[in-house]
Amino acid sequence: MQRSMGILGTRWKPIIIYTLRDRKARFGQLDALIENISRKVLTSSLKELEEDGIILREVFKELPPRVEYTLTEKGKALIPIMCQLAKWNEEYYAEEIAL
Amino acid sequence: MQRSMGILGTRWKPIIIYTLRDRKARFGQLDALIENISRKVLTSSLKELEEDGIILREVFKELPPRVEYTLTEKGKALIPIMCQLAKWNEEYYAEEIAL
DNA sequence: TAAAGTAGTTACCTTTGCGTAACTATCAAT
DNA sequence: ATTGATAGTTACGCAAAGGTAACTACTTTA
Repeated sequence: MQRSMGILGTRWKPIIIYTLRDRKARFGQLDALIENISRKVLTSSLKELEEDGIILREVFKELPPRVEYTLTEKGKALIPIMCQLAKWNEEYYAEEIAL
Repeated sequence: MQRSMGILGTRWKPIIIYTLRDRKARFGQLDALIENISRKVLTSSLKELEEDGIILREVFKELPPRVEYTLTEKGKALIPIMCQLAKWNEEYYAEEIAL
């Protein structure tokens, strides 16, 4: 568990993984899809997630350049977990505003 | 998802929740069960988790004083998620050391 | 030659997370 | 009066996480 949290225990990384659950995405797309994230944090988070074998970074030598990010198998294995987390939040947030 | 991560997106909070998955525990027990955590972080994490409605803090007016921490319903709903996370880690860590 | 698009990087700064060590409070038992 | 047990708190500081704004590099198109 401590190892998991060493990899995922930040505010943004799980959100990045969740965003990639059903699509590949380019840097600019991630920047647009994830509200409030800064390009700097996005850059460093993507780099670390790649180092940890969770996402794959593919560079296409085109013009203008294109870089696509996708989940690896290890990363895809996290999708159900992230979805449950999103569901958990919806459930209990709905409960709170109902009070 | 951003709200979830605002609550859980740290290195230690998920570990605390995971530790409480099958037992109530006292402050000193948590301190002993969770390796490497400092009392200070434990204190502040417990306080924040209580504010977010994930754990319950019960004070027993005994001598010496006793304080027990348990998961609320909202917190218990996270147990399967935490267990999956632990499982995810074991799976892929086993894979890595096999290489 | 200048704009426009993609994918970042860099510098600088603030906030948060986390650690260590020492200290507090309460009461009982010795 | 000192020790022991529980459950913290406080002071101090470092490092990591995160934010903003400006800048780079490359090449096509106008």
